[in-house]
Amino acid sequence: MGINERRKRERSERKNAILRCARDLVVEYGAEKVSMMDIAQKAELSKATLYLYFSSKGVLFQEICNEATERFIEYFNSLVTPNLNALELIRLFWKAYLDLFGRSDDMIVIFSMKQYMLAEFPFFPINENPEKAESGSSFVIYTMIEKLIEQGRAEGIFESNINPGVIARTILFIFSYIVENTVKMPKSSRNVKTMLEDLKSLLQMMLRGITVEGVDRSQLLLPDLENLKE
Amino acid sequence: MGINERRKRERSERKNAILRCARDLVVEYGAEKVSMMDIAQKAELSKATLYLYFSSKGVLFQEICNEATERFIEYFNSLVTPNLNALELIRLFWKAYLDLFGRSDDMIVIFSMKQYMLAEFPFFPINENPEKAESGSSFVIYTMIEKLIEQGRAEGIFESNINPGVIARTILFIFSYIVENTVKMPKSSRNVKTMLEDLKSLLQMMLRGITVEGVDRSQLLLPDLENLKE
Amino acid sequence: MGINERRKRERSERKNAILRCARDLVVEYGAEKVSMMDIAQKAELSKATLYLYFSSKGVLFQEICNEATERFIEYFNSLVTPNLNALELIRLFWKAYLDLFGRSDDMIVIFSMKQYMLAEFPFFPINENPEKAESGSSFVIYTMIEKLIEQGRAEGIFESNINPGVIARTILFIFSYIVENTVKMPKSSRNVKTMLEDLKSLLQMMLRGITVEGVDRSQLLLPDLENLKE
Amino acid sequence: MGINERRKRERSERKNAILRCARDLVVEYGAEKVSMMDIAQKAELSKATLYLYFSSKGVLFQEICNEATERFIEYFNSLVTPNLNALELIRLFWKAYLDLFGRSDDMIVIFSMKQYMLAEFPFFPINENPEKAESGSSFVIYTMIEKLIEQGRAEGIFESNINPGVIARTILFIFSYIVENTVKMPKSSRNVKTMLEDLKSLLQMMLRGITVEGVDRSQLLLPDLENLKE
DNA sequence: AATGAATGAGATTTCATTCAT
DNA sequence: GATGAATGAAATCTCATTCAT
Repeated sequence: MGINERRKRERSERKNAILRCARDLVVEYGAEKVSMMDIAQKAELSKATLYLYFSSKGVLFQEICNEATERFIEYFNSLVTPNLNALELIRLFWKAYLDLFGRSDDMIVIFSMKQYMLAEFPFFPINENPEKAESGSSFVIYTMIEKLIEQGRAEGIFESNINPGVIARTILFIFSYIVENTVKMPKSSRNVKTMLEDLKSLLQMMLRGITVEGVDRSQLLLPDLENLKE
Repeated sequence: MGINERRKRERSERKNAILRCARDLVVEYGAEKVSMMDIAQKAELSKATLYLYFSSKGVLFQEICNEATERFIEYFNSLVTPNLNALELIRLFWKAYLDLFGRSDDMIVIFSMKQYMLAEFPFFPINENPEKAESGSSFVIYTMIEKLIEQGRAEGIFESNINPGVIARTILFIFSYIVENTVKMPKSSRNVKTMLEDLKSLLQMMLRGITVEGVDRSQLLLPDLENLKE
Repeated sequence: MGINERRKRERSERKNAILRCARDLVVEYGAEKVSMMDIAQKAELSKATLYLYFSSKGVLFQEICNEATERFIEYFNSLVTPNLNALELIRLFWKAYLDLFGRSDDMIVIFSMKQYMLAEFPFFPINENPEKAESGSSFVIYTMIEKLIEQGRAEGIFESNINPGVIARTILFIFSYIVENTVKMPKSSRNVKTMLEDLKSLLQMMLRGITVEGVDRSQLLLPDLENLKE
Repeated sequence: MGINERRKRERSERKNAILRCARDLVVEYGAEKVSMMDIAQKAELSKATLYLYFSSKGVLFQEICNEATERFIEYFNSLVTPNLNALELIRLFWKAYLDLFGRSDDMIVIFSMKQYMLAEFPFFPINENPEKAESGSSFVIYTMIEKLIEQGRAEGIFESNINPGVIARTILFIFSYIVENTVKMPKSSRNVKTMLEDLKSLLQMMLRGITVEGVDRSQLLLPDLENLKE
């Protein structure tokens, strides 16, 4: 049994090592440019070995997404305390993002891969086609955002006629595209800080767009980006 | 002379036929899944023949984009009259979109291909990398939107601290993503109308988000979608 | 009948025009890089038209060779007077070469194409396989040189144990290779004069090599290259 | 460790098997007619497999050349002893050639491929364009011959006004052309022995042509061809 | 007579995936 | 469990040649 435990642990460790290598490559070159061979080389394994841990390239990439997503969700949940209102939660959401991904290129991964994966696993449902989307934990983020917006609407701070699903999608859109455009650039000329400033100002605009008139707009400001590595 | 005319016309027609086939395939399967062979088969031509009309796959795809983009720009310009203010122009923009692409899958094309092309011709510049983007007429749309936002800012209807470039990008983001997600679905289960409703409500939200307080929000509403084919 | 004459003449003129274009291209880019399309474009004709005059690319190239070769043979024969001995004839041969090809890139053609053609029409026979070689007038040059050497052997100036065929081949070898190597260079950096100096010194060496001992070596010198364009 | 050794050996063997197949095809059909597909078929492998061993067709062909060339150089060097004069070395050169290539079609390879490769890797420099030529070991042979001629000139046996580079080129010319012409024939009607006799007599003639008067011509004779397979 | 259009056959190369050891 | 080797299927592109008008 001790042996079995160790085996399991070792297997899991190696799997993570592979995921890490793959993710680094995706961050550097963009999802569609990364081949199984590239990953194998970086992981110092054979291509065949990759297939012992992931039944296909699609699954491997899927797991990269999931890993990052789960890490985010876990961290965000750890920050949440009871009885926070929607705006407070949204500020926490942004803070979690900055804390976790903002300081590194990691932030790129989830969204960079989405496009690649989308064919088989759409990020979230459009037009009531929700079945497929639920595979993959990225759907969880979608749902989480949707819930936040719903809560705000219930609290009367967001307009009553908005569609939380649509808003959630848009927010993910924005994240995705900023990231994707960043990935297109050579790693050297990327500027994480600018990217984050863009993100922030767009999120703030979204918030203003769905907030009822009369709310003090200063409440809709998101935390600053201080202390981020350049 | 009559002969030359006819030849020219026929050639142009065949070229368009190819473009149409290619576009249909892109609409149905997404740009990255479509090969020259697929296009040739659909057009009932040999692969070699395609190269008589387009010097490479990239050029063919470029032309698909440009054609749709140019059609849109032309039509939009035909609607514009002097002395319109920013909000009026934006409503016209939306109307042009509906009139032209809203009634068919055509709307999908421009943005569906963007991702494929992006590597070589980024849709628009992020982080001061503007040189490359200007190739391709898709850049024109970006500039057009940017100008609209600028005008609105100058007219005092949009907040003074917004960055028109960022807003323009976001609007294109939104268009793109909705389209891309639609392309991922099997053609049968797509619902153009829902997609357009999404687009509309997002654009309205954007507008509210960048509009100064005090403006009557009813001014920010976009035209309805009546009369669209399902 | 007058009409028929004119037709024939016109046809012949056009044929020559095509040949001239093809030859120019071969001179500039080397035989294997020139396609039927290139020739058609240069001749301002359609590819299809080329096939009205030449049944295949091979035949067209063949005729380029023949044309240049025949021109040379004709000119050489016009210089010859009765009762010349072998060495005098060889000096005339060299002079004819200089006069005709030495002043222009034309010299490149015959041999540049040989390699390309060789597959189907070997330049000259090696190992008693003479049938094929006789097609194409390039064989005539081979025979001509062979005869010169034979004559010299009969006159007692060349060693009796040499094989005139082998010598003739070698001389053609040398011409060919110098030319081929020249064609590999970009046209700008070619130096016809150097090439000719090489040719000359190699021919002189060949002559010395097959001449019996005791003959005054100054007799074996070839005419100078004065007056050649750089 | 034994396993690794075996693997390496096997890999090397397979690589050689591919090279052998490719070389056989080149010998039989000429370099420009041989495609990767042909090689794959002959080697009973898939095209893709070839790319596991050679990163491109060019590299594969390069290696064929280099292998044969290196084998020759090595063997020649093994025959050389100190203090040989130029004529003795030249005789050794010829002997090495006979021993190594004379008995098989191998002799054909080096020169047959030259033409194919020439565009990218000219065999040797003409007109001061030496940079490119030095890539590839075939250049080594050129240099080797040049040195031999230089040495002979220094020893006073060759005329002082010859250009060793030009002579070296010519010798390679001769080798090449004889071989190339042989390749053009159907394998059945080739006659290696005749080809070698041609080569020999041409080399002897070259030697006589550059040797100063007064040297005993019997010294310039090359070893006989006895014991060669037909 | 001339040609625009079309094409079949083939070239090189890539890559996710399988399999024997 | 790990892997080197192998591959099928597909991608883009080229070119000599034919054919209908």
